[in-house]
Amino acid sequence: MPQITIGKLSEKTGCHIETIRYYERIGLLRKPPRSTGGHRLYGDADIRQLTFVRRSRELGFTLEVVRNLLSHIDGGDHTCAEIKAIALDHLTEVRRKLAELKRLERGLKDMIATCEGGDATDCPILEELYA
Amino acid sequence: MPQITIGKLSEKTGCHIETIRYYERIGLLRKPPRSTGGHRLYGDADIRQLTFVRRSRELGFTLEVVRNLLSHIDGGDHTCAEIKAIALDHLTEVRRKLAELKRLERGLKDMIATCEGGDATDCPILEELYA
DNA sequence: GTTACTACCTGTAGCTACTACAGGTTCAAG
DNA sequence: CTTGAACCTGTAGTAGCTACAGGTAGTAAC
Repeated sequence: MPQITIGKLSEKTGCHIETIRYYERIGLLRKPPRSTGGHRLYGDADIRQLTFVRRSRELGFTLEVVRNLLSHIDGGDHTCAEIKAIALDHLTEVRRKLAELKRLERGLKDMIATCEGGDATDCPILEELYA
Repeated sequence: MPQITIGKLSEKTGCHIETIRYYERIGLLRKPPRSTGGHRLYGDADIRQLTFVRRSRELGFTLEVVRNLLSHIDGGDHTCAEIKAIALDHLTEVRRKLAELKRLERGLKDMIATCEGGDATDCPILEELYA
């Protein structure tokens, strides 16, 4: 069973070393065994778990939700339906943010359209921000 | 010249009292004069300035950019073109975030589509997160 | 004048998810 | 045996607030 150091784990998962230690501190990764000198030593299960965390983060899941997912998995008592529900909740949240951001984009675009640029000091953009 | 307390300013601008004090602390609002007892007293110019900050925040400008806008205005040396450029930069940033969020939404949607729910414990969503 | 109540005050700590040090130790190669 | 990279711990910083704790000011009624 091959053991790798934190640097290799970082390479393999694309996760910064500091982030790995952070995840350990907050309990998302187990405390790994150490070399005699105190260096962390990881195995395949750790690579797998960290990959899970990272992929989840890339999809925008919060660490709280990742923790929740992991505890479902660890418990072994999860069903597909439960996992799917968590993912759907998150999708809803992402769509809410999307809508908010689109609203914001429109607002900005409209505001900018009122301004022709140039050297004037009374700018319609500023007017609108003061309103 | 009417003077209002922080509570009234909060009502008029929709900004929490704590946030107003926070803005003062970081220098986005001037330190207002005080009553004999030490309560903050605001005038029309303060309402105007805080409204500006709040509207800018609603449009997603960072406090750093708001600070920048305010210093342009204070300096009196701003042109329409400069202000517009700042707004356009921000619009670009908003669009970048939109694209990112859309990418994320698609990823989630596709992942969720692979799962039929049900009572199984080997969930394709989890499989994908481990990959 | 006193009581009661709200509004205000300061200062500090907490939130998310990391990131960036400083100042030291261990490991591997030559 | 020495060098240099990789690792260690612990703490503080980032954005933009928010939430206390523990106290004071203002005001209205009695």
